[in-house]
Amino acid sequence: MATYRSLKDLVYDHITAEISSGRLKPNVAINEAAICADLEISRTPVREALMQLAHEGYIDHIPRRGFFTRALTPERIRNIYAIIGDLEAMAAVLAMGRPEHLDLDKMRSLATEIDRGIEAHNYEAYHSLQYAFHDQFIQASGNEELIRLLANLKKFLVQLNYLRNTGDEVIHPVLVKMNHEHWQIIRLLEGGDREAVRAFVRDVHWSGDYAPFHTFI
Amino acid sequence: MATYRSLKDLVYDHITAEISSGRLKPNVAINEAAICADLEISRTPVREALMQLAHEGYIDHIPRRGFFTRALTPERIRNIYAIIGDLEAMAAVLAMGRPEHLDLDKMRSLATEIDRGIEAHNYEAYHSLQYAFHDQFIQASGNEELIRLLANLKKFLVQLNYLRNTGDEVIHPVLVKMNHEHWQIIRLLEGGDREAVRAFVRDVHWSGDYAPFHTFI
DNA sequence: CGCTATAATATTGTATACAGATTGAAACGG
DNA sequence: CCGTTTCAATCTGTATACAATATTATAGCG
Repeated sequence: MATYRSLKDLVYDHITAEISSGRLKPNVAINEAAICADLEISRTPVREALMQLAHEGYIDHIPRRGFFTRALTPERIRNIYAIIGDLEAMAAVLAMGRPEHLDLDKMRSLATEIDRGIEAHNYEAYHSLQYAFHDQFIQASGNEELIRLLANLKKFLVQLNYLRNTGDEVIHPVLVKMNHEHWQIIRLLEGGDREAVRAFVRDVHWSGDYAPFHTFI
Repeated sequence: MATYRSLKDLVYDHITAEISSGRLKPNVAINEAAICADLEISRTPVREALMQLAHEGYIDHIPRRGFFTRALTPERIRNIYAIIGDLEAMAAVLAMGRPEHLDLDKMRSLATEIDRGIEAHNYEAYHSLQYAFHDQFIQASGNEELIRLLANLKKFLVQLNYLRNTGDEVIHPVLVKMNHEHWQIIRLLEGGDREAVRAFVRDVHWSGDYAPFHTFI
């Protein structure tokens, strides 16, 4: 089965949760021994997870000094958004060149399902549906390296979900607007104008203006 | 000093060298114990390096099965080129919005130095000069995440250097053409047309047509 | 009282040890 | 002869041990 999880993976999730929940404050030393005691495991898998997190940019690693949490500042969030927007735009354009792999009907049904959830003010499934929507054209791009890269970049942001318990009156109109953009993406993909698709995905959908909400993706 | 290197780093270089030199064939299991014996160190740093390589995509990691070399197929090279081209184009556009950080004079002097090396058929410094040239506008972009990402992506390709001992009569005209493009990039940056810069960097300079040579970057 | 030097403590990087999983080969049955 | 089962050898994932380095606390001195 593919459901084997090593202790490293467990630690990985534990630490990202500690960081995104705010229990681990930014710019502070991470104590390996504390995590070991916490999870009742040895240092080996803890260090493996820390090194992976450091390599991904979640935390810093200073040789012979240890691991330190990093602040996910608004600037870094904007930076990552800009990169994701650029690469998703690229993926969308590539997907247009492989129409046999691009399932617009599937995208329409996903957008419809998202609409239903929004109308019912039920945002439970929003995250995974939105991810699936974007994944349609990302997978269709056929660029395996791009697919992997986008998945890694998005890991940074998803965590924020749990932080923002904004009121429904704020969230709802944002989600409505976003799914309108999803429909617009479908129309543009149908239209066949590559630069229009690129510009819209990059500069509109991932504009970053509502980055704090976009973290739902 | 910043010149501390852990054993992990040593192993990292050792394995990438083994792969790029062809001593480690593609799609074959990597024997941890062999590397330990080879370098006369323990498994801990070896595994650290292997996990980092796996995370970067150089090699595969199958839980409880081990690490396996991957083929850097022409398709993967093209994929990575397309991504680098897209992101460098983005960096160049961002740099145009921060003229105070973009040192065109430095870029001109680097391009001049590259020209000199090409004229003398001396390609020793070509790699680092070219890297420095691109790094001018990448750094000027101000997007730290983008800077890190591009550095990681380029690590994939630089290794190929040592593989290709193509004859001078093939290499020389390619390098000439490439540095012409560098000058063109400078002119376009001066011109101020962002979309022209983006399209040129992405679709011309990183077209991938001469990807096998572009690995000099 | 503040600063430097030195000793005690904590932490990192690496080595070694061990249990469980995987692989491969021999033994067995159809 | 081919497929299955069993068992030994190998390898991975994790735990523990230890030496080198960094940090903190203490003592000495101006």
